[in-house]
Amino acid sequence: MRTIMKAYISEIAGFVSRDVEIRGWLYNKRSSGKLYFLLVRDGTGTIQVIADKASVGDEMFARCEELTQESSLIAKGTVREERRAPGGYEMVLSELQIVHLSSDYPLTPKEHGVSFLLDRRHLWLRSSRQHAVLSVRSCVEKACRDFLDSRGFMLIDAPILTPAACEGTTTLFQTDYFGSLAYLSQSGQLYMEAAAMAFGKVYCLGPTFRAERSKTRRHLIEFWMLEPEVAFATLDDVTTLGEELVAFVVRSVLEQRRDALETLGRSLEALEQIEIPFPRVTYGDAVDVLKSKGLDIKWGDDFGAVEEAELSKSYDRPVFVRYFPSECKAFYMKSSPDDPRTTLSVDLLAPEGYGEIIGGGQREDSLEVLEEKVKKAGLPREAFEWYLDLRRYGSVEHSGFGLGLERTVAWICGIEHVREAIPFPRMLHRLGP
RNA sequence: UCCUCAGUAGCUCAAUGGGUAGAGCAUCCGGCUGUUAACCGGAGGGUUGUAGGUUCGAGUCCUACCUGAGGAGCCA
Repeated sequence: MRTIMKAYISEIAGFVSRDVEIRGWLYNKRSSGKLYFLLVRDGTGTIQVIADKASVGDEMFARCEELTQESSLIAKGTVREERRAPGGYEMVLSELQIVHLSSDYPLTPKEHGVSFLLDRRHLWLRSSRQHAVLSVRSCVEKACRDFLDSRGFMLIDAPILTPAACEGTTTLFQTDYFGSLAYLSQSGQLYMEAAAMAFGKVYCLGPTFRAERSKTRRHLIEFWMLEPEVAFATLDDVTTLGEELVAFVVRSVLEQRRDALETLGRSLEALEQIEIPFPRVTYGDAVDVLKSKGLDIKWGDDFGAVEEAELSKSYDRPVFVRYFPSECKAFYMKSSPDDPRTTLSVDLLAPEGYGEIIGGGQREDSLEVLEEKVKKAGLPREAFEWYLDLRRYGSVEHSGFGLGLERTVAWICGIEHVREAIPFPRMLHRLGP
C-alpha cells in the first residue's frame, strides 16, 4: 500500500491532481441520492469532500451516511479544481475513517442566541465566523509585537498579582496572598515606567482585570492590553507612535487576513482609509464641537459613549483627542506646562463608533509634584514608594499608552461586541466556560 | 448600581380581545447522481423561568422573585 501525503486544507491548492490525506471534523454534509458532499474543516480551512456511491462502494457510502456534525475523521482522496465547490477545490473521496462519532452536537447550522452560544463558547470557537475573528486577533497581536520589536522595543512582562492599585480609582479583584492582600493587575503601566528607566523602550502585552460592573458591548472584566512606554519621550512622540502602530496593525490584517475580513463581511474600503496622519484635536476644541452639535457637555466633563461616537463620526479614520482636564485622568499624568488645568494626555477614538482604543500620555516626572498627586488621589503612599523612586534616581520625561486589544480587534473585524474578540470572555455575570 | 426589553420543544421563534400548544432547524425513518444554511415526504419531541393571585377557564391579566439580553456610568 502506498503512503499518502498528509495535507492541511489551507494548502490544498498545491495538491491538485494528487492523493492526500486530510484530518479534521465534519462541518456539515449534504446528500443527493447516490452522492454525499462532506464539508470538512481541519482548523486551517474547509473543503468539500465528495463521495460517489458507485466508486466508493456501499460500505464506505454507508459510513458517510453515519457521519454526524462535528464527528472527527480522516479522509483520503484526490484533490481537484471544481468551480461548483465552495472554495474552488474539492476532494474526491477514496477512503474514509471515522475517528470519533459525535452525537447531538448542540450548535446546529441555524441561528442561536448569544447566551446559548456563550454557554458553549468551547464549541462556538469551531464556527467559521469565530475562527475568522480569532485569526484576526492573532494577527493583531503579532503585528503589535513585530512593529515594536522592529523599533528596538524590549518585551517586559508585567506581574499579574500586585500589591496595590495602579490607578486607585477603579475597582480591583482581591485575593489572599499568604495571609495578606493581593490584587489582580488592572494595568502594567507603572511597571513599564520602571522598565523604561532600565531599558529605554519597552512594552508589555497581557491580561488586565477590572472589577467594574460594566455591561456594554465595549467592556470585558478580563481584557488584554498592549502597553508601550518610552523614556525621554513626549506626548507628541507617543502620539506619533500610536498612530504608526495602529496604521501598521490595520495594514497587516488587510494583507494577511483578507479572507477572514471577507468571511466577516467587513468593509475593506473603511479599513483601507486608515492611513497616517490621524487628525488631532484638543479636548477643549472637541467640547466646543460637541456643544455646537447640541450635546449637553461642559468643560471638565469626561466623554461618554455618546460623545465619543459623535466625535469619531466626523472622521473617516481614528482621531486623537489630547489635553484632557486633570479630573478626567489618572494621578500620574503630567500637567500641561501652559495650562495646569489640563494634562499631557491622549486618547485615540476608533471610527464607526467603536470608541476609545488607546489611552495614554506623558507621565509626571517630578518627585514633588507626583508626591502631591498621590496624596490628592488618596492613595496609600507606602505602596507607591517604589514608583516614587523612579523620580528620585535619574528621573526623565517619559510617555506611553495602553491599547485595548479586544476593542481594536472588534473595530477591525466590524463586530458588534468585544466578547467575540477574545477566546473565552469574562463578563459581568459570566465566568465560564 | 440604574433604565429598557425578554424567558414557550434540544435551538430560533409563533400562538386575535383570556377558550384544547404550532412552525422551521436538529434527531430518527424514507426519497433524490452536483449539493451550496440543499431539497421533498413522514415520525417522535412540551409541568409555557419559579412561586402565588384573579377567572368557569391563564402561554396570555396582576404581584414577587430568578435568569438572560440591550443600554448608561466607569474605562481599554
